[in-house]
Amino acid sequence: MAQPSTPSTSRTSGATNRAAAPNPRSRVPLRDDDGRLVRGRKSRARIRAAALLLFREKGFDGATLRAIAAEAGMGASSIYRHVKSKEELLIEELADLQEDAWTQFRKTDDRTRSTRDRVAHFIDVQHELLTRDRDLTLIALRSTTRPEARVSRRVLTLYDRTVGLLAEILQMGRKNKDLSSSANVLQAAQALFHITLGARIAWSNGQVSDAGCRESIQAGVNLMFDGLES
Amino acid sequence: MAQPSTPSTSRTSGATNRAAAPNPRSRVPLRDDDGRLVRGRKSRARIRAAALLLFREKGFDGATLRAIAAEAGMGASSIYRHVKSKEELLIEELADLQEDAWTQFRKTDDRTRSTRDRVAHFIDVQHELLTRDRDLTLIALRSTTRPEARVSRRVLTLYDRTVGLLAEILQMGRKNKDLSSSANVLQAAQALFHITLGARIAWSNGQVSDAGCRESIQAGVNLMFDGLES
DNA sequence: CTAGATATGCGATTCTGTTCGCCTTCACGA
DNA sequence: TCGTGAAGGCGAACAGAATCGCATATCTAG
Repeated sequence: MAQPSTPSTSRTSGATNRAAAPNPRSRVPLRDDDGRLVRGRKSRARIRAAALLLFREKGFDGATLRAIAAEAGMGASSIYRHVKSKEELLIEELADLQEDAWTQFRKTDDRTRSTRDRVAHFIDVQHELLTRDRDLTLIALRSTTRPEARVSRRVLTLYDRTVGLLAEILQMGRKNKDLSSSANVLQAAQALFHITLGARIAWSNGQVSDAGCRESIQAGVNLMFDGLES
Repeated sequence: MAQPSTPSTSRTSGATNRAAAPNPRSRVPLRDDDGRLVRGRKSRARIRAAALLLFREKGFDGATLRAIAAEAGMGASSIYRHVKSKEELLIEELADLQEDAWTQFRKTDDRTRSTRDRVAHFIDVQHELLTRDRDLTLIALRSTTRPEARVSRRVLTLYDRTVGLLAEILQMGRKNKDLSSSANVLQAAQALFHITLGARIAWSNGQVSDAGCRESIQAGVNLMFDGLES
């Protein structure tokens, strides 16, 4: 399930047209953007910048909401006019990074290479970006463990899209007879994704080094292609 | 910092002999158990029972520490004499369940069967127990995302042991020429574990049904053995 | 028995994310 | 020009986990 149709309308879109759903509050906007939202957008940008700064400086849990608010030049409660929870602040960064990763993959992808190489490359690009900040992996994960669902849904959607892209690559490989025709590409994509996710969990906890994480992922990919029995 | 020498000596030990490190506080016990700890153990048992009850009744987040304390017949702050955090209460359950799963696997394991079957069986037993309670998976996961490390370490240790047991099975299979001799059993075990973990994350979030989760895991295991290319 | 050490317990307090009620600003339509 | 309604902001307040300081109970050593 989970229709991946809506590609999250990435916040990075130019501020031109009357956005379909420009406000983050649950209230349904009864009117289109009449210009007042400019101020709001500025605040939102300030909040995001402040959050990013403090997250990097003190980590997610170390960065108090009150501190973030102070840095952004407003009261703590005001933040909730723009964001539904503290975690959402980090999730926005995650979403952007993911978007970047996908874009960069598309730019550097070489379809003439083997499916295995393409998959490895895809995972590599993603890994590169997502492991820039330890907290990112950690909080993304943590947010999937919240019952509130509103934030976790967002992360899970990102996961879904990643799996989808992986599946696309695999599907192409199957067409090219690069893979066994009996392979279920979606399940394989999920497995691959879970392998990378698990490795990153270990990494973000300091269980393994960056190199170890990468190696673990590569080994997993290779195992996935070769199989344990062959 | 923090002498990790005391390996927590699993609470499940019979109350007979003077335990080496029977108390969970960070203070190093200067004296052996002189009997006073019996009262303490009783309190601890009451707390655990209360926690278990309320977790099942209201879920992890729904069960207030004060409520747990009340149920256990003490003040909220007193709980911290026995436990370092609320999460630890759930982790104890997880540890016990894991222990159960491993024991049960050992009892029902049949070494004459194929490695693939044994692995599937191992994962199945574990899955059966761990998916009894949604919160368990969720909170175990969440606790690995805490910077405090003291709780997360515990969960990660459980994970490590699971991987270790899987690796043992695989190692045996490799000896029996059941698996390719070039296979790195530890990496394979990790990959397998991550696949199950990822599937359970999806399940605990309601992304997939119980059946879907199980199917996803089985597919992952089979893929792992067969390989995508063969 | 006394002194000391240790384990257990409690109420008050702190810290933090989040909510609430109220106010200001501002675009729009009559 | 005024009323309306929404966006944005604020300080107070709330809830829940965790901490602190102090009190009590239980044992050992002398």
